[in-house]
Amino acid sequence: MKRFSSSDSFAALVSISSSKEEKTQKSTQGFTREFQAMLESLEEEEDYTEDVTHTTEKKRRLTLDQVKALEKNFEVENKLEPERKLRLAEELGLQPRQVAIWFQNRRARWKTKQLEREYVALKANYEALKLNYDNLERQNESLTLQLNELKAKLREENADSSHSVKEECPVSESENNVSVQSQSHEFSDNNNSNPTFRDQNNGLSSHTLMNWIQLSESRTILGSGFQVYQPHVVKLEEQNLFSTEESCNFFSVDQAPTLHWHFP
DNA sequence: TTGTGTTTTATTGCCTCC
DNA sequence: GGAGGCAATAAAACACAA
Repeated sequence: MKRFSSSDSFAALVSISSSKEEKTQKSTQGFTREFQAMLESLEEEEDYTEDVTHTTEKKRRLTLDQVKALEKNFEVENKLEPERKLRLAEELGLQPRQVAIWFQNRRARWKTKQLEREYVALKANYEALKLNYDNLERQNESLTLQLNELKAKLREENADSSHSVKEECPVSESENNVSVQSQSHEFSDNNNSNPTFRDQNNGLSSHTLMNWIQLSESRTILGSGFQVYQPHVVKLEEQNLFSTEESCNFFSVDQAPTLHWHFP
């Protein structure tokens, strides 16, 4: 437990009065005469009350110069080794304990500020991530909707075609698969130059579409929607778009996520 | 002028380190 | 066990609106 001895109290009182004198001396520099007169009259009043009460032990604020010097020292090193404490105390006309207390309180203030700064940074990060998440969620909903529509359309087409095939030209299961694969291959090779395909899959054959959906149904698709249907591109995305490194960077706390990939 | 909120200086009690 | 740091708190000083 740290307690003050009577000599400490006395020393504190001495420091109070000395700092007051210092204040009187220093505060007269650079002020107007009126302001100086006001300060002097104020101090005279204080002296009077102190004389009357004798034992008045008022808390004194440090002078601007003292605070400036302490701040400067704090910037250099926020911890105070004994030698520096003594030197500073001597230079500023304060008790070493006062210097120590000032540093202690200053560290506490700095810590509070630091916490505030960290909170602001974290909040900004959170807001950015939330925005990102909301966008992805909306996109996901829209894609799911489109997928369901396409599935329904396919089911209809399949029902029609199987009905007519049964009636006109029955084909074996293996032959059917070969047909799908060849069409898929053709689709995969030619879709870049196929304007119909680029145009939201209007006019695609039901087998081709079904094949693509089977390939990609279980995948999470990120990007700007169903503008281009490319199974090999989907595979590339799996391999490259979400490499470990990038997925880590995407959710990195150090760097706020951007949406440039999201809104090309 | 006064009530009230904020800032600054100082104290207390506990903890850690040497 | 003493010195020093920290968190919590008290209290004086200060700022400011009403």
